[in-house]
Amino acid sequence: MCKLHINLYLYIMDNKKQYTELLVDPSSFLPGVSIDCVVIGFDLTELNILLLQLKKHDLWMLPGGFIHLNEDMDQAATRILEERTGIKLPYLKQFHTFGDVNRRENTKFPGVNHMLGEPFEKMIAFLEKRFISSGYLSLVDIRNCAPTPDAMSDECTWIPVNLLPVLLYDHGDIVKKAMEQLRSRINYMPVGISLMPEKFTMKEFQTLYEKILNKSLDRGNFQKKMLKLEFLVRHEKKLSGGAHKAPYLYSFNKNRYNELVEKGIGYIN
Amino acid sequence: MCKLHINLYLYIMDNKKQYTELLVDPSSFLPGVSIDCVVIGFDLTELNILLLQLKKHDLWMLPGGFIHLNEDMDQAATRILEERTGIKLPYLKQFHTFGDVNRRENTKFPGVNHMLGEPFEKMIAFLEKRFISSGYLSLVDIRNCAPTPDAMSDECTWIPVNLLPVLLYDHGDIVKKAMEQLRSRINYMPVGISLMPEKFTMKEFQTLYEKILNKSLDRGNFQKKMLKLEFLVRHEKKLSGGAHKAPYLYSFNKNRYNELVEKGIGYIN
DNA sequence: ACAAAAGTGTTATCCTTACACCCATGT
DNA sequence: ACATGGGTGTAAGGATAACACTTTTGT
Repeated sequence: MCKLHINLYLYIMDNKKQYTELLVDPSSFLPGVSIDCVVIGFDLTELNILLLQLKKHDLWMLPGGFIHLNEDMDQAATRILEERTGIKLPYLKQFHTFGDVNRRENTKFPGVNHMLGEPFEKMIAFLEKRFISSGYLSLVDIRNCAPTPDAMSDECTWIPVNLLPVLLYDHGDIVKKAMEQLRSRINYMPVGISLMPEKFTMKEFQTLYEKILNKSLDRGNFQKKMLKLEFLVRHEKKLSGGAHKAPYLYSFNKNRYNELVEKGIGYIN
Repeated sequence: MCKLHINLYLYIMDNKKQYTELLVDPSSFLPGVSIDCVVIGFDLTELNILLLQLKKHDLWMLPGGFIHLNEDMDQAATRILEERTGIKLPYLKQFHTFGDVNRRENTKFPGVNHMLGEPFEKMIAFLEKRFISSGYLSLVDIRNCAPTPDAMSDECTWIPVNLLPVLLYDHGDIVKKAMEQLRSRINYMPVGISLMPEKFTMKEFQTLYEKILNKSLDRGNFQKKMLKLEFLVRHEKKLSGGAHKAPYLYSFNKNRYNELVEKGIGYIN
């Protein structure tokens, strides 16, 4: 069964962290429903996912939370994400709801049997019940992001997708499904505008696609295809990148780009 | 607010229908979570959706239900669908979870203020709470299907998608989202095997695609494309279809078809 | 001058599209 | 025989994939 609350308690007591957030009356939340966010960022080299860590137990999890009774589910996801990243209105879409009975038992907590103090009782009763969880996929510019741990964790950091640790519960499955979604719907998601910095080279843009699709693409064909779509604005050259021809910098024509994404920007092959 | 229970009560009392199902102890269900199924069938002419009707109020709704505490969400959807159609293991996939606060207020019930009898109290308390609902899309062979009304409704019938009545709550939105999903992911869904009868003509198969994509396709090109994929088995000709050349009948090579669907059968343009 | 990587060009091949043509069938 | 719709063919245009060529940079 769920031993999250036990670790919470131990953690809080050990670290004397403010824990008022955890004393929130859970009756203001929809019972049995949570939200987990797969937040993806790109550092021009690798795709990264935002994870929370309970250091004491070397336990990693996705940022998530609950839905207030007077709050739409999408609003809740936006709120939760803003709390963890400081970013308002990023690309954020629900991609799947996870409802297996045993979804919390894939990865067990390093359980310590301890009874909890009285002030937590309501929260415990709330957390102990079966939960289904809606997964939300978000694409954010890693450079605009201020990762902030929540009341339950002491780290909030970017981890490369190919170096993911074992995650809490079924969070590994949730990430996997999110990545599949990203791959198969890349043409219909604003991956460029959401994940790239203001200005970038064509190489960097191509690397983004290669990391998402998990295969290498032909340099010349990628360049020609993207340029022909006419959503890129060419700027001055970027000098001193090495002993070779300097690449141009590009930015997005946002109107044109968003139009195209609606219809699907072709780069699945 | 939700007045479903009131209508239920009136309906049951009026019709003296068996209502033991409604006295089920709702504490065996996950609270606040429901399932709604968009079941699609094809009669070789039109796409149809399976709907339930409360005749007395001329009120239509999607088949749906709740999730038992010891049941995976996908299992629940399968069970619910089997109860309404008699079909086991059809194509059935969750496509979106609807979680707006006001999702039940789009279409109001024709509300009658009435107090309910004691035996229903628990069910009422259960139903009155806010619900989120997971939408499942199912593709079934309309000829293998035995539509069966549930305890709350007195009709369960196929309605053509282009003649849908106003639906309960946000069920209209749910259908819309399902149809969008069907259209945009047609290449990755086994629409052929799931929706066509054992044997069919190329014209009928093309009509299926035209109804899903909502546009007409070139006859010759459709035929060549599908034949080149080599998942169709050609049989004897179908005679006496009219004063013209008799069309061949086809069936699916199921292994080959399912392989291709995994990778995506191309017919989005 | 040279290596390295960027930008562009070339070619063969395939796919798509729009139509045309001939064929089989029941009246 | 003939109208009707089925099966197949064709040709233009576009997209894709693989690779070659040229240009620009810092050392």
